[in-house]
Amino acid sequence: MTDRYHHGDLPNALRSAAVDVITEQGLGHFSLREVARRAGVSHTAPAHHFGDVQGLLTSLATQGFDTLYDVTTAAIAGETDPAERLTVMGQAYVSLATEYPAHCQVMFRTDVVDPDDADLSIAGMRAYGVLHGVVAELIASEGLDADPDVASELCWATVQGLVVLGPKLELIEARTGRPPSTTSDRVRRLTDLMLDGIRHSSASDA
Amino acid sequence: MTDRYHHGDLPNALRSAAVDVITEQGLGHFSLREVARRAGVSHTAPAHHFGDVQGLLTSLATQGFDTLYDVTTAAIAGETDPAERLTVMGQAYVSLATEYPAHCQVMFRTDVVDPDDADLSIAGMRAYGVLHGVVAELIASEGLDADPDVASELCWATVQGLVVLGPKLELIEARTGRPPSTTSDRVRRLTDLMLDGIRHSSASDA
DNA sequence: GTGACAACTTGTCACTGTCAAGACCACTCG
DNA sequence: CGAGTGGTCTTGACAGTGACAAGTTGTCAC
Repeated sequence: MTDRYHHGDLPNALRSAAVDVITEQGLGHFSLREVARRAGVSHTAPAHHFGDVQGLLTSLATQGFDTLYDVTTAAIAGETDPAERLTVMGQAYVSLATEYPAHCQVMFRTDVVDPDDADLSIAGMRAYGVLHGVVAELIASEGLDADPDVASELCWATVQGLVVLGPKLELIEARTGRPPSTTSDRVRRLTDLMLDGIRHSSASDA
Repeated sequence: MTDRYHHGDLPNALRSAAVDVITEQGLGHFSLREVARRAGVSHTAPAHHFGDVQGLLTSLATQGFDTLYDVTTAAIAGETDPAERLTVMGQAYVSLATEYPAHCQVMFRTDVVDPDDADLSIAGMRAYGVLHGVVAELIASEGLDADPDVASELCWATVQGLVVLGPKLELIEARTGRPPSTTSDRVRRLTDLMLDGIRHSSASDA
């Protein structure tokens, strides 16, 4: 690879190197030159494929949403009970924080990612579609009154909040002398409470 | 001010300039030299007060949690109904995203902020204490079975998720042809659904 | 073989954060 | 009042950064 002029698969090598750099050093210490070094090319080679830093990070964010789609789709494929599908989908969502920390750091960062990128928008909507589908199916299968859009927003906000707050909640747990939770248990407890709300929704479908 | 050697209130001038820079350009384009320029001092002057970039951003994050404590405390001070206190507290929390965008961008960024900073930890726990207090009071006043810790986690995750997802939810709303929501209405809908869950919790206090 | 284009390198520049040394200022104490 | 001390700031320097422009290499179609 180092004795050929053309890399052969540079876009993917750069994305992979970017994931490693962000995972190890955090997004705040990201460096395009370090990524290029790890991919074994000159520091301006990424410009051809991604334009600038924003282009590369936007590509990573898109990959993040695609991954989210994949893991949530896979999680619910093994379940038939609608309530359990909601829980395993939530667990898959929150598992991104530990399994794909680099993508997680990038996905909602409108300060470094182009929010108007077409591929990114499509990937985001698609991922949201899984969540909305699971929620809507639950409501339909149990003949519930809750608004699927509102319930989906609650679910999404909750799991996304858990992605951000994970370490903080563990700290609070330790500080207040409670037994440590696994992420899965925490997600299950919260989706159970959400399910309670959705099943007993007092709102009309106005 | 520019004709005296000593600035007189440099730490606050730097924090204020940092807020402006982050608000205008996003955290991803933060520059310590730009902050120093705006404060009218040399580019290394901030080092004496904050050490390095991490120190300044950590100070901002701490300020963010203190502000969160202030706005949530103020919001609930005008309410006596426990359920309404939860909603207005949620609205106050989410309003940080528009009223204090710079602080919001910094508060949970463990890649650029020192998560072990003592002042930051204290401020974070204190802000969480407001939320937990409101939830616990609600549960006690209505004689509910829900676990206050679990319910607090749900509330916190939800409002924090809304802070991150705000623009995305507006986009989805527009894409699916639904009428636009104000943030306050959205928060109210979600806290209503959470309240439904808390009031009908199927979990025991194990 | 030639021309066009994609993919990459090299050279350069302004800007960045940090380090170290120096300068300025305010206060205390003899 | 003057010296000493310590806090506060400036200056100078350096390695590293992203982006721009020009140049080089390689592949493919004709």
